[in-house]
Amino acid sequence: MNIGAAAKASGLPVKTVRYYDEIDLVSPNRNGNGYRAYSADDVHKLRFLQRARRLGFTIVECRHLLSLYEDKSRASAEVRALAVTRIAEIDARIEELQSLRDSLTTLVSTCRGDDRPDCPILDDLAGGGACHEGARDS
Amino acid sequence: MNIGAAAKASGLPVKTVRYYDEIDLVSPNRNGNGYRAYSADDVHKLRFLQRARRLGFTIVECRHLLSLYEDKSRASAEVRALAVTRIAEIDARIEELQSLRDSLTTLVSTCRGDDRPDCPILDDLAGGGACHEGARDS
DNA sequence: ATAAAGGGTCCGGCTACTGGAAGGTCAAGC
DNA sequence: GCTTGACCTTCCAGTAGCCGGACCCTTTAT
Repeated sequence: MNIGAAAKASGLPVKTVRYYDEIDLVSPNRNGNGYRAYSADDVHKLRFLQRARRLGFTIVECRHLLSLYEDKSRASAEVRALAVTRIAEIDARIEELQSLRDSLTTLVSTCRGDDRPDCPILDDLAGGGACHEGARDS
Repeated sequence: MNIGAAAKASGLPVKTVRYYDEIDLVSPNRNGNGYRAYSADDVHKLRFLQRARRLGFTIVECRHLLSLYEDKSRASAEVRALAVTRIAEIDARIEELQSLRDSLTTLVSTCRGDDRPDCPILDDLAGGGACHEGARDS
């Protein structure tokens, strides 16, 4: 199976599949002409990677998951731990974004948004609003 | 004011301040010895950037905000529009993360997470779980 | 005089790819 | 046999926003 077909079967772009070979994530054999020859197992791994990436796992985590997947005797606890960690990271990121959103929303609500030049958003960015910190050097 | 002091006053790392010079975001004059000489206005801009970046504006947006800030006659509507766009982006990102979180949570809840090898998380990644999509090529 | 602290440039690396150029290979059609 | 076009190869550069480090110079304090 050439790279084009493998890409199609796994739902990944050709460039990405080639990249995964380059970083030794899925490295197929080569044909006589130098073409990558993807086995059914390779394609299976690519599909695995596509799903894991879509779930937000990093490449490093994917590598880990893949090795866990290959290791038929590993404990499911290890995989679960990885997933739980991911969830915690996602939660943290969501909270961070919520906080950003709140700040921006507050700013926007104070800005008339008309054609006049005074804008509380810029004022806040410039001065930091309530907290006016020092730096009184000239 | 040398770069170190400017960095401290703006709350940015020295490397970042130098980078902002490199990309012509805040480019101070130079002293006779080649050192960057930050004016009060430069530092003001750096602080502006620090806040805007913390709010998640990209460098391109920051450049835009900065030029709006410098332009005393611009309409506040333009700034407001930028902020509103940012909020929409944040909302989209939050939703995306929520959906990821949901998927992972579902997977984790089905996994015992003990020392036995069978793991629904990996099974799902491998096979796609409920939705078994085609790719019936051998 | 010397040593530490702080400046300067330049290069490489990080994530996870993506786009493009230059060239080899293969199957089909004429 | 020859051409065309799709497909494959490698390599290089770029994306965002810096960070770390090498190597060298200047300033300041002792």
